[in-house]
Amino acid sequence: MGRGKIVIRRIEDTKSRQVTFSKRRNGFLKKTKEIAILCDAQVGAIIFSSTGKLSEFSSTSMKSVIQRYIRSKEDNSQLLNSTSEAKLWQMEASILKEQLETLQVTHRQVMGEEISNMGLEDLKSLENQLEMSLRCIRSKKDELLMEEIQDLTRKGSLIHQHNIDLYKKIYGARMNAENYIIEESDSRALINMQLSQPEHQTHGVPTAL
Amino acid sequence: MGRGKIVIRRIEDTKSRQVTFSKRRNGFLKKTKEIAILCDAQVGAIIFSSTGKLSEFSSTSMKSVIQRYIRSKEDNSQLLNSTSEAKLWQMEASILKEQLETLQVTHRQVMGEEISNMGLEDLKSLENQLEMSLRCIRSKKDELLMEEIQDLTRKGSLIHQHNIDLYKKIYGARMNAENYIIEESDSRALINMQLSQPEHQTHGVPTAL
DNA sequence: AACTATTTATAAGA
DNA sequence: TTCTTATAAATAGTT
Repeated sequence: MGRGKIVIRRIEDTKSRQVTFSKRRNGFLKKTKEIAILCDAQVGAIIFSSTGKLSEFSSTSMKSVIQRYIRSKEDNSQLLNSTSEAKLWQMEASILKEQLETLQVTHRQVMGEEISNMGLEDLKSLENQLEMSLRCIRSKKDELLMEEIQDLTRKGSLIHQHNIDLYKKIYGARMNAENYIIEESDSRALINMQLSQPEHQTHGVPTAL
Repeated sequence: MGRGKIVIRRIEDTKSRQVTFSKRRNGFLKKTKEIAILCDAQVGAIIFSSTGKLSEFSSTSMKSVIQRYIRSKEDNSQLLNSTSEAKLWQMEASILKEQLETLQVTHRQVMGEEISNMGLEDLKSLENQLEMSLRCIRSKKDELLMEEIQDLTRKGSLIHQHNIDLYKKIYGARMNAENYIIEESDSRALINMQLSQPEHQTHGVPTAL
C-alpha cells in the first residue's frame, strides 16, 4: 500500500512514526465513518498518538457507545458488592500487569531487542542461555527429523517387501537368482524416489538410508 | 477499492449491508491494530453491527482506553457506576491474564523448555529467531568489549607516557638512547599487566593490543 | 504537503 | 461464510 512493503512492528524512528501516524489516522477515521454510514453500525473509535494527542470518531455520541459497550459486557453474576468487587479485580489486574510488563522486557531482550542498556555480564549470561536453548531446540528438531526418517524407512521397507511379493507372484517358482537381483535394485530405486518427497534442512542427520 | 466505485451512503439492501459489514469490519480491525503497533498509539475501537453484534479492538485494555478518554475530557469521571467499574476491571484482568499466559508459554519455548509439543516448522522458525537474537546480542557484547579495549588502550598510553616523563625527570638530559629503549620496553610490560585484569570470553575480537 | 509506485482493501461475483 | 479477481483506495518512500 505504498512504495515498499512494510512489516507491522513499531516504527523506531520518532519522526517517521509521527508522520505515519498522521497519515494513517486520517485513513482510519475515514474507514470508521464509512463503515458506520454504509453498514448502519454504531461505532466509537478513540486513538491516542504516542505523543498523547487524542483523536476520536463516533457515529452516535461517544458516551452512548461506551455505555452500550459496558451494558453488553454485563453478565448476571452479582455476588459481591460491586465496589469491593471492583477493588479486588483492580488489585488482580495491577498484579498481572506488573508481571506482564516484566516478562515483556525479558522477552524483548531474549529476542535481541532492547539490549542497549544491558551490561556485559547480563549479555554474557543471556548469550549462554540462548545457546543452551538453541541446543535443546536443535536436539528436539533432530529427534523429530530422525523419527520422520525412521517412519519413511519403515514405509520404504514395506513397499520394498510388497514389490518382492509382486515379483514372486509374477515370476513364481520360475524366478531365478539373476532376475531377483536385477528386480530388487529396480524396486530400491522406486523406494528412494518415494522417500525423496519431504524436503528437509539437515543438521548433521544423514538423509541417506 | 473494488470492482466498482461506490458512494458512501447507507446500503439499503439488508443482505449486502451485512456482507459489506463483515468484510469491512475485518479491514477496520486490521487497520486499528496496525496503527496501534506501527505508531505506538493507544487505540480503542467499538463497533456494533446493525444487527447488534459487538466487535471491538483495543491496543491496551478497553477499560484503560475509555478511562484515559474520560480523563482527557477533563470533567465528570463519574460516567461509570461501580458495577461497570467492576466489570471493566474484571475484563482488564482477564485480558492481562491471557496475555501473560501466552507470553509465558512463548518464553518457556524460547528458553528451550516446553518444546515437546512443537512441530518441525515451529522449531525451525524458533531456531532462526534465536540465531538472530544471538547475533544481535553478540554484536552488542563485542561493541561493549571494543569500547572497553579502547578505554584501556587509552589509559595504557597515558601510563606509558607518564612513565616516559618520569624517566626523563630522573635521567634528564643525561638519558642516552640505550637506556631509553630498555626502560621503554619495561614500561610496556607494566601496561600489559594492567590490561590483562578483566577476563573476557572473546568472539572474534582481538584482545592483543 | 505533494507526488506516485506499490501494496492493500474490497465490490462484485461465484 | 469463503474464495477469487478486477479495481479503487491507502499509503511508504521520496521530493
